[in-house]
Amino acid sequence: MRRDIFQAIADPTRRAIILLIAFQAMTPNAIAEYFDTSRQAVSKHLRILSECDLVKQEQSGREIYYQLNAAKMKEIDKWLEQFRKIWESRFNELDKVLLKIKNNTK
Amino acid sequence: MRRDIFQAIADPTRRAIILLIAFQAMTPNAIAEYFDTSRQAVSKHLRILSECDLVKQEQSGREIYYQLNAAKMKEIDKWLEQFRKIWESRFNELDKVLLKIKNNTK
DNA sequence: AATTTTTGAAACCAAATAGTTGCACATATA
DNA sequence: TATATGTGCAACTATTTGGTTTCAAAAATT
Repeated sequence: MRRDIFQAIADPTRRAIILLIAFQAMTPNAIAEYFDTSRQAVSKHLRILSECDLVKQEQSGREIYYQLNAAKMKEIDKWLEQFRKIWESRFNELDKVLLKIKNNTK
Repeated sequence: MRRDIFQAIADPTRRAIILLIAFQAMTPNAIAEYFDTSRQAVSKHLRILSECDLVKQEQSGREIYYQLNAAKMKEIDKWLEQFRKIWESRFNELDKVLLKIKNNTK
């Protein structure tokens, strides 16, 4: 059961959880109130997020506060980096122009 | 069968395909040579990438050239944007300090 | 015209996924 | 001490996923 960060953010509920606990630590119970699924389902999502180090936990008595580990999100940004130069330099448009020229001259 | 861009990049093979066709358009057959799966499996991946507009197709005779639609990748970047300020401002570290202060004073 | 090549789609299958319910355990409260 | 609360885990289930094999269609080649 390999977990990576891309698989973690694939699920829409998990993305919503990530956003919810980005700025403020929350308990599983509190998080579950925002969704129409069971607390246990949220707990499973938190486990998956924990497994790939996307959240931090802070125990306080019997409560556990979860918060996003924003630093980990940089990994997605890092992966995206290699494509950024393409969309920023408008490679796509240039590509179309070149293709058009090629078709006209043959 | 809802497809979104986050689900599309969740699969490691699809991420490899994306990278492969980022700078150069390729046919399904050519792409399949890079992986130890069948051409049909690659075809299915391309279909999924097409469904969420992550690739562009260019027919040339009986061959179809697939290339990454880099502009679409911006959507991931856009989603990441809301977290970037957290990891850049070192919110996490600040958070820990505040918590430590709180614990010391109580 | 017959054959080969390139491709997508359908049918099927094993594994993974996201949810549920039911439990056990630790901590707080009466 | 007895009870209530907050949590994670295991077992089960329906659905989705990613792969395969098989087939059909269109374009190129013989």
